[in-house]
Amino acid sequence: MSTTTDSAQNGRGGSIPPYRYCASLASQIEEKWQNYWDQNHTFDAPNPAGPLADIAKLAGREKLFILDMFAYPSGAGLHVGHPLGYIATDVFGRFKRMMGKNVLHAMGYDSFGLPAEQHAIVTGVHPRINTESNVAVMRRQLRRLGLAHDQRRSISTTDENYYRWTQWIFLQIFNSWYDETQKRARPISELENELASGKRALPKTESNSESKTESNTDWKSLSNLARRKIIDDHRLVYLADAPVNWCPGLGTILANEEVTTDGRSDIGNFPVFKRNMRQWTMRITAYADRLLNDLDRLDWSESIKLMQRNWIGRSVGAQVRFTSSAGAIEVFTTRPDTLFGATFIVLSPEHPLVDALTSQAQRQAVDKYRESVRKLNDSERQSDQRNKTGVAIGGTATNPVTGAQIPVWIADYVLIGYGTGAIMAVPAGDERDFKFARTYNLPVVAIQMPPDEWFALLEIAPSSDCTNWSNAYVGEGTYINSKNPDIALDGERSMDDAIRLMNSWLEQHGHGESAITYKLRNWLFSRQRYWGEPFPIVFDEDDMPHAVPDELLPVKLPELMDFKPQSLDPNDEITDPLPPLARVTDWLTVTLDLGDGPKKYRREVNVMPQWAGSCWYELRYLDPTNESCFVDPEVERYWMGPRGAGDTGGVDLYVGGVEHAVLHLLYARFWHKVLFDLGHVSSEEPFHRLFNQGYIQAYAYRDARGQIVPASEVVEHDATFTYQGEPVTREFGKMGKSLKNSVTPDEMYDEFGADTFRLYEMSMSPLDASRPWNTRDVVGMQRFLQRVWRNLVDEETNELHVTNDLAPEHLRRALHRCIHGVRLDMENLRFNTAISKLIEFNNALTQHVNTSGSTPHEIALPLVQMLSPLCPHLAEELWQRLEVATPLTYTPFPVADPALLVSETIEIPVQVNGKLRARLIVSAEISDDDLRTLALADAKIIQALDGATPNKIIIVPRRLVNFVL
RNA sequence: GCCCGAGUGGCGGAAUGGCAGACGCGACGGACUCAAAAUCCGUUGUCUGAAAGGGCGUGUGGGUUCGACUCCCACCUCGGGCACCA
Repeated sequence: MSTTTDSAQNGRGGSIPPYRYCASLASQIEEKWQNYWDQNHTFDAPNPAGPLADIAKLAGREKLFILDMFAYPSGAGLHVGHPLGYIATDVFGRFKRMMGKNVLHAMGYDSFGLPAEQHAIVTGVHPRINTESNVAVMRRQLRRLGLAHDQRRSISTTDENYYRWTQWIFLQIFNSWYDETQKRARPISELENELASGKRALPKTESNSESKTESNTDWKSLSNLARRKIIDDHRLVYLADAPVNWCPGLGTILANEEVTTDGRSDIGNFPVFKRNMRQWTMRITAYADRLLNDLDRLDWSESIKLMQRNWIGRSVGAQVRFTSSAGAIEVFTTRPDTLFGATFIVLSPEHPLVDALTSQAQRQAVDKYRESVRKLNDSERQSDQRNKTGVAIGGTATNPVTGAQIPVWIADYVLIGYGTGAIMAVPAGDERDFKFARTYNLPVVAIQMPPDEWFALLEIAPSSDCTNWSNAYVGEGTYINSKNPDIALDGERSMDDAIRLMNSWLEQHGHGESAITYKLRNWLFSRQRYWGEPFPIVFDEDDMPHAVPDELLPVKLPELMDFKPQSLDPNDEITDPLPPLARVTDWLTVTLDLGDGPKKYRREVNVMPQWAGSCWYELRYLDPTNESCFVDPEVERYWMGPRGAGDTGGVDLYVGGVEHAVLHLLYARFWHKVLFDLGHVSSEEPFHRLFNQGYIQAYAYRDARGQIVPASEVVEHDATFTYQGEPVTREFGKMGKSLKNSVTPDEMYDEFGADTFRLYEMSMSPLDASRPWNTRDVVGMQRFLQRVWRNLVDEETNELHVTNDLAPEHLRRALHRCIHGVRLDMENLRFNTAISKLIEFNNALTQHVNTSGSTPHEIALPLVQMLSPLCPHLAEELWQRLEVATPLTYTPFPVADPALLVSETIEIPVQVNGKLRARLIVSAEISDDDLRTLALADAKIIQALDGATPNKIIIVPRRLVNFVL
């Protein structure tokens, strides 16, 4: 690639000093040190046990595990936005090595999954070939960046040695159940023992409820198949017939988290339909409370915690039973205190009791309504612009507190997937119910008297008769119309109190009980695709699933020439999915001996979702070559174990984008907790500290027709922009192919070198802020490094001009102020301000070099050390030239001399009425009295006071004086 | 609609109760050069003034304080998340 920098050098060789720090010299230096680091295994981190153990090297050092979010090896390679977080963790890791820490930092590749597979389909190249070459491209780009990774620990999720353990963890989950009393996962064999011994009563499940005498049924009398069904119903991963998100455009089902709010696929933006299918499902809801509560123990930003809390969506309330001719209708409500105001019931149109409760007269209307609802997709149905619709089904139910017969309706605003799929409608206390009641003229009974201000605001006369109300009243209020012979809520009482009273009444009378509901659904875990981990599951002649024995893992993904999913119309919601693996006839069946002699089994043909591999990769970094277990327990305890009582343990710093707030971060926490419960890891959480980096955005340009033009060819002149001479308009967006505004790291390496590129990315803004990329600005960091180079190396002769002369006092003080500030900034990930302090100091040094012709050794050494986390190649090169024996990577970071941080004189601002009027240079030890005297004697202050006597004099010792008139 | 986060020069940003605009880009002026590039030196919030100086200034309006970019209240704008969740 030809660049302006290069051509300038080539064309006018004589005018540029031969040893100036330019892109080509930077590249030479960078490649030299990258090779050196590789050959010397500079960044290998020793383990306390297992294959990577090196106990001597651990000696005395505290551990630090830093982690970047996995990258998808996409075909386009990296653009400059991708490495932002990687550079930040690298700078932090290098800094911490110099602070004496044993730092583990590695990078792997999330090479299974939909993005890689979609890309393979587009290019027509087999995903294995495709992902392998993509990984190779990424490895090269990242290596050129000079990241201090332990190369031995790099893994890909598609490695057989890796997904063997992904399958093994799946089987751990398969072979577990959640014990609600102990609040943890336990091996399924323990459940079997407890059921067999009678220690645990048989659950009331559908599989054994047909025998009405359930209390008399015991384990021994059940058939093998019936036992198996009970057991399978308890597994943490199980097969279930459930409404799933079917995406014909991708030929697969998707998890709730992979579907956007407008009912389309996160990947590919295809329509998604709800339909029932039998699918592998992970019981993540069993962990809802722990996933929620343990957020409080994590060092994450509040906004991410909030997003997880909202996603889990815990609601506290009561489950209430309304009797009806078709049996009890279970209802979930957060406001049991409003039960007296429940004037009708609304079922979801899909509710199982609808048929039984529909009267002959309403049959036709009900069928018609259900049909119209079925045709709507989720986004249409959930649009709150629509008026509430519904239809009475003819049946009634009994309100347990009033004894009244209330009508039952169906309406699409009640969702089958939340709570019980049925609500008690309290129109006086709920806005949605109110609108529905008004639309269909259903009775509205007040159960709380709203305050007068409420009526005033709505401009209606205060009245407990709801006829004139224009809204529901939601909030605290005096209870009215809320008593029967057994229970009375009427009068002044708090909502909490009323809920408590009602809940205990419901429990006493068998009408219900307090209950908790979650928005979080169980995790749909199978994908009807090719490029994923095969399930280590086979089915017997009864269609019962069995685990493939551990010693037969991995179940390898068969090679397949035609890896494409069944091609379907994106709007075809009818056809059943046929996974590609179902076409591999010789792989489909297998003869195994699972304990009762060799038998033929049928393999599971779905594959795992993209998220499986990233649910535990941080654990494999710890012990990547271990053949006997997924991670040695001692190794896990060393790197991730809790640091004290109450600590969750986990990765010390995890840096990545906010887009994984609910997907990856929730799934990975769930798997980690299962592994913790089963005793495989000592940490309760995978990621103790999470830091969300910002994004790099970029300008994009459109011509007069509205077409995007290549941003790299747009010319700026006096704030106007032209492309091939034609004016274009500028906009702002994500860097990428569609906006033709990508800039690649390779361009930066060629034009400036990796060190300049690293420095620019770190200097742009604080790490958590999104920032616009501007190639034009990069030169500032190159100039900085050129000045550093020139301060130490003669550009004409390549000789070091560092001497043993003592540094002048002011320069030494500036150095120590810089050290002090940079240490603090690095510690707090404030690399942008650390860089500005280094530039400031180097500018001071430049002044000194300009007059004296050389840099004092006592300045050169710490300057190079401070630079080394940020621009390690340049620092290594200068360090070598300074002939220091200790390796730079492990040389302690400079420490500021406190004596040099306090100066003998200080500048004090003097204000009159809070406005700055003068500055005084005074002794640092000045007393308040002397300060006041000096300030009052200052000519500018005398002028500003204009003869007036201050009413008050504020003196902040050694900081400021303020005269108040 | 609800919940978060953010608004500072031409641009990216710094300052978290005490000198607003550090540092970088750009722009302008100068040195070097036949010239240009690169590099180096200087100026650069805005209005006013010949200058010294002065007025104004951190989205808007109010408040607390001797003193507010910083804390409190209300509003506006932008970005993000959730969205009939019972």
